[in-house]
Amino acid sequence: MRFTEDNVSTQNQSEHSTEVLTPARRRMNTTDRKRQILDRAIQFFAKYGIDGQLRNLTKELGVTHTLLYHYFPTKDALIQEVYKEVFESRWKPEWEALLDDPKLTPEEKFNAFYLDYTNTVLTYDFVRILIFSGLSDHSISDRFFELLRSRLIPRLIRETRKYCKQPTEPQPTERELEFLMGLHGGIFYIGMRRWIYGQAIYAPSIPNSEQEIIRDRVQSYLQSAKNLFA
Amino acid sequence: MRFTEDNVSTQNQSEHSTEVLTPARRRMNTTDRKRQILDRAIQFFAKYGIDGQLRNLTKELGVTHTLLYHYFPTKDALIQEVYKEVFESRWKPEWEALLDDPKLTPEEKFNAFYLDYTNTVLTYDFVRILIFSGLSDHSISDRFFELLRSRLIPRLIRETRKYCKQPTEPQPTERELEFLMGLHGGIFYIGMRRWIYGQAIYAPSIPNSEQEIIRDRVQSYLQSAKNLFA
DNA sequence: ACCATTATTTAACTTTTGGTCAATAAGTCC
DNA sequence: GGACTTATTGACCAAAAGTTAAATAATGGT
Repeated sequence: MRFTEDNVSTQNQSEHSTEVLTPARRRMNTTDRKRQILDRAIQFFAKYGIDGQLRNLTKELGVTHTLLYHYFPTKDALIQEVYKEVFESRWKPEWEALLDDPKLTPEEKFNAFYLDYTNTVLTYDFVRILIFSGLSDHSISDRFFELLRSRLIPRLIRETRKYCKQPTEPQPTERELEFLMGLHGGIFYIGMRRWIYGQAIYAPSIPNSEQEIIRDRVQSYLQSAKNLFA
Repeated sequence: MRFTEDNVSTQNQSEHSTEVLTPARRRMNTTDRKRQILDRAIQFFAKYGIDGQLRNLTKELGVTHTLLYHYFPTKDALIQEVYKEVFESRWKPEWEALLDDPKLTPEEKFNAFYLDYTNTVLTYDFVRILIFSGLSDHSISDRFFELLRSRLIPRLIRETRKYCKQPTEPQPTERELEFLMGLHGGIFYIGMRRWIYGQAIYAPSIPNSEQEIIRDRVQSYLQSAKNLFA
């Protein structure tokens, strides 16, 4: 007996797949299916949290929930892969190169970095999964912030000092770090409002508003740093 | 306080067959017990999220989970009371009076307000429950931000303009609002780092560090507002 | 066209968990 | 001490949700 899974609606089979979705029980090759499950799981867990139920997840995919166990040994293993995927796919090594680029001024670096950071990191999936992780086991949030702390913050501090015409001392002071976290947190809060609290950003009507918002804040940060630390 | 809430005895020692002991089954009067349950539920749901299990919650209290149903009709009702309690106990009407005080300068108001806001709102229970709510049904986060939007933000904008020696126009511009949200979000991020990501704040060794952190940021905000908007 | 492989489903098991209810006993009042 | 109220418990239920194993059928190779 073949049912016609009418879960047509569930999915815009975005896959390249040429076949018109027809009968039941289409077989996908392992890698494609696994990819598909993982992608959907990211959206799913971002929306419902890691307590979301597998049966609901697979319903969105148009398969039975037991199929998951063909690709992942356990729910927790799936979640760990979701974490890993989200985490690794969003961190851009280019950021470090950007911040090291000798042809850019500190202000240009800050603006370019935070604009790209906003577009890359402050997405629905990433912000929510990062926070779900932070609320429970910290499994990505710790790794993410470790990268932030070791790769980005030292560079941002260095550029701040350069802007302030200050010597690049060995260690950043706590005051400097905390002041930088003010900027950083203010920007992350954009994602919070949008994806956690469901608020629209305050400047929806202005074109390129994101860019201008960041520019204002970066300029404020650098200028004030000069006043505070120079 | 007639009864000590120390219920450790009820748990571990019940197995020790030495003597009868187990003061088992102490009765509390309704209001005290309800208060006790609610207080514990706040901590509990803040820690584990609203998916935390009632049996675990009541185990912490040293009672069976069915006792909950003597005080709350359903789990959801309990959660709603937790929300209400947390929400209503943290919002301070005095903030509005503070920001309206004619004897204070804008800078003093910002500093005093955000220092108190930090100590009142940026607590473990509140931050986490606010975010749990935001991630799921928005039931407190919406209410909380509505208060913020209607009661506080207009006053903060007004004080910003006063500081900038600008006329108090009818409507704040989106740019002004967004710039203020930069400050606000940066401060909220202190609570995020602390209670969601489990990070220590960057300035733990400095006494009154919180106050100084806020002072730096407020001064930066106001000074930059003058540059941007005046 | 057949066969072997394996993606997928069906059925079933187990544990968890919110919830009900009758029975028990701690406190109070006389 | 006895009766009465009711806070508290223990046994139990049903649905939810993770997991397993066997049966089914789509696909590719020959």
